[in-house]
Amino acid sequence: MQKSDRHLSRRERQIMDVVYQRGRVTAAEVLDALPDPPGYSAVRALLRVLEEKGHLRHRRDGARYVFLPTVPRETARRSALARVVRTFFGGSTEAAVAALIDQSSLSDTDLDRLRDLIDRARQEGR
Amino acid sequence: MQKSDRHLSRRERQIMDVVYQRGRVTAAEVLDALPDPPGYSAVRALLRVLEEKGHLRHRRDGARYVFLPTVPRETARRSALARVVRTFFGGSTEAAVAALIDQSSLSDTDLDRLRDLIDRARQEGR
DNA sequence: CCAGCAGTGCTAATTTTCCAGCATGCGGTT
DNA sequence: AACCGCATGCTGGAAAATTAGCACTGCTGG
Repeated sequence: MQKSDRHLSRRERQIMDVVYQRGRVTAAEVLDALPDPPGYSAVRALLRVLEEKGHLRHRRDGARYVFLPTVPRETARRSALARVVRTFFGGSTEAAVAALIDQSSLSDTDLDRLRDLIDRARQEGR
Repeated sequence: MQKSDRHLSRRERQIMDVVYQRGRVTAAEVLDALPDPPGYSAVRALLRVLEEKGHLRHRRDGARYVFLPTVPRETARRSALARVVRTFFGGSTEAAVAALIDQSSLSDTDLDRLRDLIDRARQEGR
């Protein structure tokens, strides 16, 4: 699974990013979400390839296709986070969390919620 | 800058991952850290390309080169996190932190430290 | 000093990626 | 039912990526 991730080409990765950002996409949506957008046919070709490789599946919606990821967003999230933690934080989740909190401007209520979350994690942990 | 990130090819990305994981690398190190490793010359060629594109620079160390990222780890971290948050968490840092805490087994002391961190963020925030 | 190993620069060719154009099919609207 | 618009499938080929091979240079130990 993650092996095929590594195998994604530049465009394929860009497209998968769009897919996970939106949840589901049509060819047209991908087209205008793409940086340095190619032609319409190019996008469709890529989508087909991604489907062949097993990263996407599609449903019919009227005349057009709507593409969905085969790997659920939830799972992809985990891998993505794990990868970042491993690559940039030497595997330390704590450091990653710290960086996240540090670099983002969270409101007090957000911070409160996080605190609750941590408290709950402590509870469950023991 | 982040635009050139998007332009990284598959191998180039793999190599940059290794670079950021290790901090600094030699061609040999990259070679055995790489999945589906190519030949030695291929690695050196890629390293040279990455240097031309401005992602790496090198120092001489005895007979061999040691490659370093031009963009400091710290900065790359931020972009990487920001990208994940945007792509998989709809831009919600809070959700990302929650997922991180949730999916990793942090010790009580780790959680305590995070709590402190949050408290400090609150202080500074106001 | 000089042989041998290790590392580098470069080139050329294979492989993969990437894309546009054309032919076709579905759907709804009159 | 016939037309029009939009979406798809596919094919051919340009462009980029990826790789191996070869020639050269710098260290290092005997």
